[in-house]
This record gives sequence, C-alpha cells and structure tokens, in this order.
Amino acid sequence: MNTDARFFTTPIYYASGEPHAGHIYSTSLMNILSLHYQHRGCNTRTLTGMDEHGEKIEEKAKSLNKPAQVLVDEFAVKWKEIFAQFSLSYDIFMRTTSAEHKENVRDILRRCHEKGDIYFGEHEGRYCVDCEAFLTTKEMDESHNCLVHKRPTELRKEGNYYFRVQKYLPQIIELVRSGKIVSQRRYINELLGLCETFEGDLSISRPKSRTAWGIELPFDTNHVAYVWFDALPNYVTGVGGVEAARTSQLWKSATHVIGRDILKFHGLFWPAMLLSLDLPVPRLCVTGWLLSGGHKMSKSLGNVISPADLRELGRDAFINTAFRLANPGEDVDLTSKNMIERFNADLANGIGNLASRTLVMVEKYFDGVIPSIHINHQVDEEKKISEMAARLPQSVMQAFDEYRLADALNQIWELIAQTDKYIAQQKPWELGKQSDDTSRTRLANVLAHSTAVIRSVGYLSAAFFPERMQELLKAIGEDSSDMRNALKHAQDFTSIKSGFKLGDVPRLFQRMETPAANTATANPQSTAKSDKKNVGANSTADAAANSFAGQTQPASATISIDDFAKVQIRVGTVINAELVEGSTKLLRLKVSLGELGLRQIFSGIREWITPEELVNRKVLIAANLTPRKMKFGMSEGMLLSTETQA
RNA sequence: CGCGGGGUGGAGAAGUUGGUAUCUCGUCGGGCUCAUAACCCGAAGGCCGCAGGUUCAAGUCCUGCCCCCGCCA
Repeated sequence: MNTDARFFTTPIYYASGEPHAGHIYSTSLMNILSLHYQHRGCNTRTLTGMDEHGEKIEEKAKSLNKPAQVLVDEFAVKWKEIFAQFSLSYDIFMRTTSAEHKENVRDILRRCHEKGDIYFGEHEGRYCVDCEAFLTTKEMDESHNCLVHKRPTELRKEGNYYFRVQKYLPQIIELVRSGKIVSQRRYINELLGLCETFEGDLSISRPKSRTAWGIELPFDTNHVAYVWFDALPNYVTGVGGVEAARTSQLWKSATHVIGRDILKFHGLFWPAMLLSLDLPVPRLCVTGWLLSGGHKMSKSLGNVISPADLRELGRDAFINTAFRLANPGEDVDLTSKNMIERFNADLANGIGNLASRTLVMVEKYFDGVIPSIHINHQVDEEKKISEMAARLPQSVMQAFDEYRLADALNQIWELIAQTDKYIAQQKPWELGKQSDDTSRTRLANVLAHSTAVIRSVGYLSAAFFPERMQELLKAIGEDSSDMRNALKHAQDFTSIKSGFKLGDVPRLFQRMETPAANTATANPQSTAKSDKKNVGANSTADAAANSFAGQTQPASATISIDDFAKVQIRVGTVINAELVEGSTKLLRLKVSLGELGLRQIFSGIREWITPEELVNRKVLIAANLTPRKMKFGMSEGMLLSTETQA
C-alpha cells in the first residue's frame, strides 16, 4: 500500500543521570509516530541512545573511581531497562562511544575540514573556570568578575576549531522561514529569532588538556570534538554514515523529536553541518515541557513524577494524558490526579465501556456471533456514524503528518462519544425483547455498527495503545498480528468479521480509584499559589510525613523515603543577606554551613522577610542540591525555613 | 527594559483572516438500565488580566500597564 520510509529519532540522552518523565515522553512520542506510520504500511526505523562523551562524564567517572567507559556502559544498561519497562522499542540504540559512531564523526570532521568549513581560531578572553567558558562583557562586572559565580575571571588564550555557521546562516534562515525545518508555528518564530541573533561561529573542539574523553579530531590529535559536533552526527551514524545518507530514503524522511531547549542545536547548528555535507536537512518535531501541577517538575517543589511513578499508573495512563492534553510542542500538565481522571474518562469509560456494552449484548442477543451490517436498513444515525468513521482515517493521518497527536486522539474519541449517544437513542436492550424481524434487523445493525466503531478505534489508536488495542481487535476476530494495514482496515469501516464467534470479552482498561487522601500532595499547585514562602518546606515536609508514617506510597507526586534520605538538610547561619537588584522576589544570601563552607543561595522570600531580619539567623538548608544557575547567579542550595517562620 | 511562553466560567484548554464565547473534567437536577458506580439529557457558572484606542462590530487589531510561569530535559 505504501513503501515510504520514515526515520524517527529522539535526542541521545546524556549519560550522567537517571531517566525522568521527560525522557519517557520524548521516547514515547518517537514510538507512537513510528507505530502510526508502520500502520500506514511505511518502513520505519527508530533511533534513541546515549551521548557518552564530555568533561562532566569524565569527572563523574573519576569521582566514582571507575573508567569512563565502564560508567557509560552501566548507564546504557539502566536506560534500556527503563525503556523496556514502558514497552518502548527502538531499532537503533546509538552510543557515541561506539566504533562506528566515532568513525562517522571523524569522517564528517574530515569532510567539513577539507571543504574549508572548519578553521582554527585563537581566542583570547576572560575565562571563568566555573563556567568552563569565555565570558562576554555582559556576563562580567566592571572588574571582570563573573556575574554568575562572583569570582574573578582570568585572561586566557585558547585555540579551538570553529565551524563556519555564518556561511550557511542565510540558507538556514530561508529554510526556517519556509517551515522546512520546524512546522510548528510557535517554534518557527523562536528559531528565527535564534538564527537572526546568532553571532560568530560554532566552537567544535576542546584541547585535550581540558578533557580527553572525546573523539579525537582527524586533523589535530591535540583536540577532541566538542559536544555538539560529537553528538549531532549520531543521527547520520544511524543510517550508516554520510555516503549512505546521501542515497538513503530513510534519511530523506528523517524526523528528529527534540525538546524545545535544544532547538538551537538541531535547528541551526545541525542544519549548517548537514548543508556543509550536502545532505538533506531533517524535520524537527519539537516538544514542550512536562509540568506537574502547573509547574515545571523540580525537586524543590516536590512535584517530580519519576518513571517509577508513571509505571505504577501504567504506560497507557501516561500516554493517554501526555498526548491527549496537548499536541507535541505545547507544555503538558501531568499529575497523578489528571492521569487517573483521564484514564477513567477516556479509556475505562470511553473505549473500555463501549467495547464491554457492545460485546456483552452481542453475547446476549446473538449468542456471541457478530451480526452483519445491513446497509439497506441503515437509519440516519447509522449513516452519520458511518460517514464520520469513513472520514476519520484521513484526518487522523493528516493530524499525524502535522504532529497533532492530541487532535488525532480527540477525533477518534469523538466517534466513541457519538456511538454512545447513538446506542442510547437506539435502545438495543429494548429491541432485544422483541422477536419480530424488523426489531431483529435493527438490533443487528446497532450492534454491528457499534462493533465496527470499536474496530475502527482499535486500528486507529493502536499506535498509542498497541497492546490493549490489539487485544481488542483480536477479540472481535481481527488479525491483530499484522498491523501494517491498520489504517487501510480502518478505511473499510463496515468490514467487520460478521459470523465470528466471540471468546471471552476482554475487560480493557479497568477503572482506577482516585486516591482521595493523596490529592493534597499530588497537586502542589494548591499550596504553591497561596503560600509561596513555604513551598519548598511544605512539600518536602509532606513527603517526609507520608514516608515516616510508613504509608504505602500510591502512585503520586510524592517521593520515597529513599529519595528523602538523599536530601542533606543542614543548619546554617546567614552571614549576609541582600536584595537582588532587578528581582522582585529574590534575596541573595550568604550562608555559612560550617565545614561545608560558605554558600551563595538565592531565595524567593523578599515579600515576607527583610534582609536585616535574616542576618545571623539560623536557617535550614538543603545542602546537596545541584547548584542552579539563575538569572542573577548561581544558587548553591535551598532555604527550607528560618527560626521565625511558621 | 536579558530571552521565551502565558493571563478565557471551580480546574485544564479551543477560539484560524474581527461578527451570537466552544470543548473536556468537576458541580447540580433528570433519564436509562446493555455496560467497567457506566451511558444519555438538561442546568447553573464567564466585566475573555487592567486601561485606553481603531471599528457599525474586538477574546480576536493597536498602545500602555499589571500579574504569572520557564530559562536547559
């Protein structure tokens, strides 16, 4: 039916941390896209994997006292396990430390170098050791102190290789404008802005003296490729290298699923590299953020939903909510509350219940044998449903082509809603009490149409819920083992397996109970809005209370006691506190943590307490949070409470 | 004036080129009984952040202001 090829990728994930909900989201998206196109008969290939080089990984390995390669090997195993838990499949698990990838990167470097697109540049400037970067004048004060780290910068001269992004910039801007790189309108503007304000070229190497954990440049053994020139080429590695990509149907059809944070790299730098190589530039499917309770998930808010939490609710509940609430590109608010509610409304009460009521009646009135559709006896409602169902595959495909997955889901589910109404109008349970021919025909038609709807929904939504939908299709006699014609089957709305004898009626999507006691912690928004000053303290305390009470943790935004134990809470003394110029909320605190030293901590408590009140006070500090770069500088901990606060 | 995204009935969201404010969840009332306490019908509830302006007409265009959120997944 369709011999098109489709290549879908996720970003390769940085091998220095655990997977979180965002990674599951983007990998799921790749999976759903790929399955959908398979169901249209396309040959698909999918790629995900790990970005395994770089200074941070080298340091982490050193601190754990193991070779970097061993560390990244361990991460690769761990990530694969998590993906498996969500039935997320992929054809290629790319690793940047693999031999083929290293060879491909060197090949690409060589080609770009020979073409004159890579040049050596000595850069002299103010270097901040903590930033690991040269700073611009805007990033320093008058006496060359780093604004972020409040420390002196040093005058440094470093030679690096640069890639001529400028050379390709006009071409890229044209591509962006015409929607060839990103099709989602909001990101066209964002990317255009990034392109138009981009100055200089892209630094693509680091001297080995800084880090040796990388891919050596083919034309200078004293340098290794810097992160983006190392990571981005992995997509080309995935289709077999540059020459293979040139003729590859897969490469022509490639779509990169990316988070909006890496738009600049995939929408500007990567196209520049590809143009240099004379390769087609793939499309991007940009995703938004996963929020929880209206806020970005963060450890300090206590609203992080981990893969483990998601697994408790089940893959389907997560997929349904994450991809129904918003089209990819928009932010999605995920809480266990709305995942459960949506699961019940859409999956249990929606398709689950429709399948149940239909099949039970087939069992009861036709001895479990699926009746035929009598086209000649269709009533208006049946014609309406048929027409709606006939249009559906086309519009679902179109929605997918534009990455509007939520629209696709909602369109499919609209058919379910119409069918529920139709059943209520037709009252098959009353028809079932009659034995005249007219009533029997009507009854047959109602149940046959209803079965046809279930069948359509099964085929159309199998990309989202493969296991359950195949189970459903099998129950009504469909051959669910070969889904390559699923969309085609959906187009033949009336082709139900009349005469098929039902087996056991599956109970799809068992309703979930809403854990009432859980709502307070599941939705931090309620407290976050009204009582900002204690957000961090409250949610941490709540989580602690739950854990210490030994409650079994229902799936929710709470954290486990193990997680809580990881938080180092220390008493500190406020040495200095001052208003932050330009901020309405923040205070900059210098807090002494005894042997842990002096910390700079930003805290959004200006509304409730003055700097003077705070100085010399004892405060509770979460001491081992990852330092966080904020607009005004680095925050090296979190203020949990002070003596006087309630 | 750092960058970006927003402010629409209790919650979450649609509202394309300006013309009766829509959907989902929740709430309340009713119905039905085939079904997974499900399904159907109906109702209540909105100065569309604020203030000006353009227009016969503005959630939708213009100007100013206020507020919220995110800043690396």
